[in-house]
Amino acid sequence: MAGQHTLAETERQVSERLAHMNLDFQAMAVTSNLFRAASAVRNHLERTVLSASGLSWTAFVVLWVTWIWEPIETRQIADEGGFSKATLTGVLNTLEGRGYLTREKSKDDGRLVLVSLTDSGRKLMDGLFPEFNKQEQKISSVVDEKNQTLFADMLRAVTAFTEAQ
Amino acid sequence: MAGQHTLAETERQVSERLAHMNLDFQAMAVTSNLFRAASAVRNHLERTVLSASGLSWTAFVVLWVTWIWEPIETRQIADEGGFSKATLTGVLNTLEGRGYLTREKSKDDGRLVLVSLTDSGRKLMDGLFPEFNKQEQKISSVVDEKNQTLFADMLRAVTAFTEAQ
DNA sequence: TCGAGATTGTTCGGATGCGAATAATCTCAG
DNA sequence: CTGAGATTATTCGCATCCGAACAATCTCGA
Repeated sequence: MAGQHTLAETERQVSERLAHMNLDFQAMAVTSNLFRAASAVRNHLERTVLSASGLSWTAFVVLWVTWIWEPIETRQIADEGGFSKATLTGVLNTLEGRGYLTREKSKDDGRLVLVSLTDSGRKLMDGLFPEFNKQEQKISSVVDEKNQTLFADMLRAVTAFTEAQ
Repeated sequence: MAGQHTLAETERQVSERLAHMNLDFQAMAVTSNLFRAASAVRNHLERTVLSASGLSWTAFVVLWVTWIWEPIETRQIADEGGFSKATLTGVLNTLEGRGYLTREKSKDDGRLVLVSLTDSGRKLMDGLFPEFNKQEQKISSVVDEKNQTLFADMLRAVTAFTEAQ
């Protein structure tokens, strides 16, 4: 709920406070709203969908990526999820401890570890993801149907460019 | 950087794997690309701009919000930054310990704490933010100049709607 | 005036989160 | 065949992160 200041008020204060600095305010609005949006959506989904299952955002991402690609190498989970291998190790410990997934050494390459969902983990995602998607749909609906593709395309472009840097 | 799978490959695998579930894939693309973009941009800015000063993303956000609004109440910092009060307390301890800001009890309301930058903190932001904004500009430039406003508007709409839920 | 209820920042416990160091494993030129 | 270099998951230390419980402070109706 953006506290006492609306988004517009904040941006006005910013341009007033930094008027002398010759900055690109357009670019500033793009990135800062990108983070506000991501953070707001994440918090909302955590509260409305994930908290009931005791899942953190990252834990859910790990389960989701595994659900889509299993069996999957851990390095790829970290890659798809956008966090470090070190972080992943901890989250995998948590999720393995709760019985949602299993780790297994690769036969082809002894350095790799393959992750798969357990029946319990698969059942969890089968029940959870439709709920999750309903919220995604609600949120996306604030953008015109015909603009949603453009919206996703712009986000994809930002990702691709930034990761290539 | 997106690992072995391109964004397109990932989305194809997703729709194949979940084809039977009657989901809104358009909405899924919007939110998942929102997080990918935010995560990619954040990681990039941390590496290219923030790491040299030993600042975490959150620490930078705290300094930035304080820079714009000082003196500012802690609850507002947490609100603008999108994290909890508990998190903020820890980050404020870190930044206060490094001499970038100060805490001061409000005279009007004994429950409140007001945060201001020190000269050192202000100097840090004066030097850091133009650098930060240059990167923002680079990243935003992947979207057509004329579409940037629309882009920011859509992100704002997502934020406003989600926080109102 | 006063006290029940609301609000605020901190503390606490536990789960992320990361960079750097490490051990295990693989690759491939010589 | 072999060993130097590359790659991988884990470990380590430390800094976020959060929800819940807490103490201090404020509000406002009776």
